[in-house]
Amino acid sequence: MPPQIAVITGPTATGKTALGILLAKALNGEVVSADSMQVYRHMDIGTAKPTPQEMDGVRHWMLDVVEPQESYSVARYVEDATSCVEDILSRGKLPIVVGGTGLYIDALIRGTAFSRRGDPEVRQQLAAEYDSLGGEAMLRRLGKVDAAAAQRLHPNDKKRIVRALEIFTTTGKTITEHDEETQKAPPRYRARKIALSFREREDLYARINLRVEEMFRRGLVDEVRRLLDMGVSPRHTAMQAIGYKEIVEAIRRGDAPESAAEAIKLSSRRYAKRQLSWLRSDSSVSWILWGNQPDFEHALQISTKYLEDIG
RNA sequence: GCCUCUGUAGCUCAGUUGGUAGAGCAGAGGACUGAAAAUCCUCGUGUCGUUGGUUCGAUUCCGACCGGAGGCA
Repeated sequence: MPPQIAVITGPTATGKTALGILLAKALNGEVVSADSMQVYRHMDIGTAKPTPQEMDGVRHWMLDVVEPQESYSVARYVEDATSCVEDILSRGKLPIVVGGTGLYIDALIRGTAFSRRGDPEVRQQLAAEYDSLGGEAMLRRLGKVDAAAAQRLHPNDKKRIVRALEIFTTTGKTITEHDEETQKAPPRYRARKIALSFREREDLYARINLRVEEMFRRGLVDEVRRLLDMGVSPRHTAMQAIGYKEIVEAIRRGDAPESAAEAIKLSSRRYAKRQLSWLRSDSSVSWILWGNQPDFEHALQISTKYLEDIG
């Protein structure tokens, strides 16, 4: 029987962090973050990383694991987070995975073997060919070896077409075969997933808007300036982060950094929408839906019960 | 008070030489297996300000009225 872990997820700004900490205290657990941007150091305000005070003595893992100039990815996350989970389990505590990056969470649970190393040069080469030959041609090429993948990919989906071809040229295996293999393997953990959101979309968006304002008050602009001074630039993965890229763009245009606020709210709303779309298709999640405001006491009660039930 | 312009999708606006209309943005839904806060796909009916008139037929032409902008006083 695979070991039991808890997962707290949901779209941005719904209170995952707070609930995770409350649960950790109630259930003798430790938090493993599952957030693709909180892994970067020096990016605290814009990623809504929990402060030491907020952590309230609960041990947190997978925060600040790399410099923002480094590039991180799911593959590394699975490796790194797995050892955290194993460590927590070995000490008889409950790992509580908390975060909004759905792919990271699922890959961690499943233990997706991303180990077959891609080759950056091959990838670059393929990307260049995509640009000159076009999506249709590349899709036809993919179709010769992997009809299923070519079937489900759209010609404009450069990223995935290139990756599928990269996998094939470097390993000789198609991406479809790879996917099937990982799907066949039993999950490494029995995960109880709890997702937080608001009953009404408007309330979620209002919450997001408020939080963006709050980030500016706490000094988001200075945080971005410090990153730029460190030499972090838009070519780094960390600079894909919402809240950062918009401010950098405003500065580049010569506008006031604060003018990026509306663009940040917009990006965040869309991000939340994509997160919802990801989670809704996952039948294994149990939802806790807030009214106008989060009610942590109530959420703690039902989620503790839910998690203990399984035991 | 008079003159000119203007009132079309949540917003900004196109358009119909009279046969009930379409873009961008916003918004919604979906996908997702080494960039995932990334990337990709799909979705546009609204009393065409109100009300009379002309007409087989008006959002389109004419009048009045109401709202907005500007000009002259």
